[in-house]
Parts: sequence; structure tokens; C-alpha cells
Amino acid sequence: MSIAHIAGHLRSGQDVSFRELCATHGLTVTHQRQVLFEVMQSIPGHPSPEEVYARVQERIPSISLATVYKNIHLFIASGLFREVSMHHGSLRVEMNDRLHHHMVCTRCKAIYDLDEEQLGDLPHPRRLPNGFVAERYSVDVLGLCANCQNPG
Amino acid sequence: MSIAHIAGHLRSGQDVSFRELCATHGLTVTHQRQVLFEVMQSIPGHPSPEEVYARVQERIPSISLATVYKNIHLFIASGLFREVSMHHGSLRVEMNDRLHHHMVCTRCKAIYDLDEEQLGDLPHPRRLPNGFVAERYSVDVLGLCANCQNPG
DNA sequence: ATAGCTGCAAATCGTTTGCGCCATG
DNA sequence: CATGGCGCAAACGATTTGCAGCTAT
Repeated sequence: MSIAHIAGHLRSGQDVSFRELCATHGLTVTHQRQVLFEVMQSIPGHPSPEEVYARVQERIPSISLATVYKNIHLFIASGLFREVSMHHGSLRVEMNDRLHHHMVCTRCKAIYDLDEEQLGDLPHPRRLPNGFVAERYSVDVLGLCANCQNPG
Repeated sequence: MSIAHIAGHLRSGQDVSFRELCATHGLTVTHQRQVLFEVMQSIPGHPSPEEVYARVQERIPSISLATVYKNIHLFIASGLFREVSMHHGSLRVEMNDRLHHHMVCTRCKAIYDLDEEQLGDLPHPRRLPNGFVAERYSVDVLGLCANCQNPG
């Protein structure tokens, strides 16, 4: 680790809050985690692990993709970040042709259909940012299914 | 193909509608597609391709997993079925800690954040089916981003 | 006839794991 | 100094592709 890095460690306000965050969540502070965290916060949008890896390599050329994956998962598990959408492990197909939404269990990842009228009326904004044209809405109600409500 | 299969082809009402569906969407009717379609419609929930494959094998033991994948994608592309949630190809991480939702382009799969107030108030059902306990709502506005609105 | 589909096997992509060495607390 | 994290390479699971033969129109 370079002198500049060490100096950065001792002074940076970012670093102080990251150290606190790690303390709060019981995580060991490492140089890799520190940089990964800063880089992820600096990227707009929702980068893939590969994109994050490329950015972090600019500051730590020797970092491995495995470390990026391990720590992204660690950050998600600790609640620092979250997944954009639930990862079900494989392609899931919708064969219910009625208008409906989904209840997704964050613990066991089961998907239950929820009819439109069981949810209620959705807002219908006239215009959306960036000239985006809406075709339909899909609501995920995230929570715990009956089986997963008793901690195990 | 067995006599029973041929007889089934000539008589079944299911078959007639599937033939019509294929005609409407410009698809060739094959025995594999016919059975795949029927099996998929008969499975409750949101099966993975492997689960669909296992069920189809009960009726066509020689079918290949590749054929199942090819035809699931074909059915999705034709609008017969759809994906439960957009497949972005890799894990996407959420680093925006404000309450917000997403606009997802169904063509290029880009994800844009949409602040809660830009969308409007969501319904808040008192109780959900199956004793599901909601933690939060995540709305995907599916449609086309500005770049993808001009067909290419 | 012939364009398109199938099954097979190999390739690819994203992600995870095992392990010996090194950094942090 | 004792955990636990790191980088590497191999393993893995899901999905895609190339190809030679077969099927539907």
C-alpha cells in the first residue's frame, strides 16, 4: 500500500464513514472493500459486477473479480446495498395471461401471483422522465411468505 | 410419431387453437412446440426451463434441453408468454438509497431510476393473499427508452 | 423441394469455490 | 498471533451455438 493510500486512510471523511459503516455491520475494513464501496457509490445507474470490476481495477490493478463478487454479496447481505431485482437463478416464464403482479419472498425467493384488483389502482403518470414510453407496470411486493415468517 | 399422437393432432381442440396461434404469429407448428406449449400452460406458478424440460420429457423422452430453451424464447418473442422479470444478464446492484422505482427498457434492457413522487401514490392493501407480509413495493415501468423508440 | 426445426455436443457466460498466502484487529 | 480476506485457477450451473440430419409446408 502506497504512502498516498495510507495518508488517504488517515484523512478522508469518506473513509471515516466507511469504517463506521463496517463497525456497525461487523465487517472487517480492507483496502479492497473501501475502494470497491467508493467506486460503486460513484457509478450512476446499476452496473454489472464486470463493470464495477473494471472501475475498481483503475485504482487496484491487482484486484480479482472473485473479490468483487464476494464483497458485492457481502454489502448486499449487510444491507449497504441491495439487488435491483430479485435473482431467481434461472429464467422464469409467465404463463398467466391475466393482468397481475407478484409477491416475491425475499427469503426463499418464491413468486406468487397477485391479481390486479387485489393490489388496488396504480397511479398513471402522464409523462415520464427521459421521454420514456410506458407499455405496462409490473409491481413486485417484496416481503416474507407465510413459511418464511418464523425465523429459522 | 405414434398413431395416438397423430389422432390427437387431428382431433384435439387444444391443437386447433395452437395451430391458429402459430399461424397468427408466423410460427411453424411442430410436435415439440405443441407439447411444450400445452405442458407450460398446465404448470402452475413460474417454472424454470429445467422444470419445463422435465415435464415435457414425460411426453417426448427424446426432446433436448436446447429445444426447450429455443422454443421458450420463441414463445416469449412472439408474445405468447413473457418473462416474469426482465433478465439483465447479470447481477445488478442498487446503490441509490432514496425510495424509488425503475423504468426498464424492454428492448435494450437499460434501467432508469424513477423517484417515488414522479410515479405517484401506490395502493396500500390491508391484507395480502396467503398471509404474505409486505416489506416494500418495487414498481417496474416497462416500456421503451428514448433511444429504442425508433425501430431498428 | 426447401426453409426451418431437432438433437447432440461443445462452447460460452456469469458466478462460485478451494486453497495457500497475506493483512487486519 | 489468530482470524478472516485476498488472488488465482479450477469448478459450476445456466444458457447458447454449430452442425448434420429430419420435418413441415
